[in-house]
Amino acid sequence: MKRVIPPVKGTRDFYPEQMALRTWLYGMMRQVSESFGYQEYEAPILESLELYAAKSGEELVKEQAYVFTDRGGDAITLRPELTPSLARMVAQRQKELVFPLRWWSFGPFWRYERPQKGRTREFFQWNVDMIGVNSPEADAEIVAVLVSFFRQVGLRPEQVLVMVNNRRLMDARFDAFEIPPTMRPAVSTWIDRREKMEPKEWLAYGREIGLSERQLGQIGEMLEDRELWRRSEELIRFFAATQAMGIGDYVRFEPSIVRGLLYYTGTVIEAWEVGGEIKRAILGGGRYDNLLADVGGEPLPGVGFAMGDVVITLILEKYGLLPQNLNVYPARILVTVFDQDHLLESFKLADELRSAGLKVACYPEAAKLPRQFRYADRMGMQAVLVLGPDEMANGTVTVKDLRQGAQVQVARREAAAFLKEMLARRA
RNA sequence: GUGCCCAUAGUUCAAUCGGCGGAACGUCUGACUGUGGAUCAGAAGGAUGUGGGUUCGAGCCCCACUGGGCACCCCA
Repeated sequence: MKRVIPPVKGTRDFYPEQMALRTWLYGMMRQVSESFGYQEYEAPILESLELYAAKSGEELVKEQAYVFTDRGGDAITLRPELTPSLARMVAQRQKELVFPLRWWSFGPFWRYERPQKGRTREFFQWNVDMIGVNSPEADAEIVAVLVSFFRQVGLRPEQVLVMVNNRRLMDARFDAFEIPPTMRPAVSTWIDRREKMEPKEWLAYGREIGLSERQLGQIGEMLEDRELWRRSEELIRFFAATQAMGIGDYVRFEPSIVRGLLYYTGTVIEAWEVGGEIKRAILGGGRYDNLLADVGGEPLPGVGFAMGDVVITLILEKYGLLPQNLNVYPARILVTVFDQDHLLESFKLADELRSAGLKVACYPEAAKLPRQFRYADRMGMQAVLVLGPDEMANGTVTVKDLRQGAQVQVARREAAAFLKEMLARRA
């Protein structure tokens, strides 16, 4: 065979089977989002580099974003995340939008990375955000939306958990430990690294970034403190709200959650698989109270999260929660073409059935009947219709039920009703 | 961007020490001239990812590239 041009590295082809799965996921997200009153929106795939330059984090913009110069000489980015676009869209219509604003979206994103398990270069992401309120209860609602999704797809708290921390709480502790603001990004990275390193190594790394022995001890102790959240008024209210909303069993305080994005200001969240087999965050999010002002709007607080399709699919697969019988073949009925002389009459019959509201495929040429029946079988059809000389002579069509193997002749004008009843019986 | 592993028919995989590339499934044809699946018979299908090197001889050994997998980095 000649060489087929391969797909771009890190992209995935969605054949009908995969597309059905993506559509299913999308449907779950829509159902959950709308149940909380969120409105769907979409932003452009292309954004100016400037939009991300300020706040998305060095690594994300400088090393992972797809950036190119367009024919007009502008620096354009394939969006690596949605939140800056959302901030821009809200800032543009800030005076006329109704707040608090609840919006959700599902679409493609790009990051230039080495593809591996749970990570591709092109991926789809579900974004849910509430803008215009800065209460901890709003943070809790955002978490309730994603927990509602977990429940909807059948994930239990023994399988996935939402880890919660708060940047202001951490800043207060860093103040108390006399860690200067300039050191904090490095300290955050260091904290994030703890689970992955040997304790000795980790401490050595801490000294390397300039922490004193006293500070090392204080931070180590802080990370063990499961009650630390009681020092944060915001987290006290947050956890009270999650209890009230009945999602407490999915939510844990976790002081080592820091998140890489620079624009988070308060509560931050990440969801992880409990078994620890899939070592990748299922989703991430948090409160960003300065982002609107940063893209040129009036100050307005926001909170939200993003979940990628790749990791959640791995999780669902691991726990056997992917749907099994997705509808890959829409039509359940095939109209065969008896021979060249009956071709147009078959097309006409198919049209009559569609007008009656049925999903019908017609074989597109005169071929041997066995071939047409085999086609119907492989396309998962339930009924095959034959319109030959006998049927034409007495105004009938022959309907064969592929599941049962039996066939009958019915009056052509009653065919649609007959088929509807047959399909309903099977459903 | 760094490291390790992998690449043979449409698919999943064989091929002994470096010695004429095979099987299963799938596909196509027929058994069946107005009927799918099951069964049986037959057929087609490959410059062994690309480019170089070693050798009398390379699917097999060496190098580079491309793609894939895994880990790091980072993150959805």
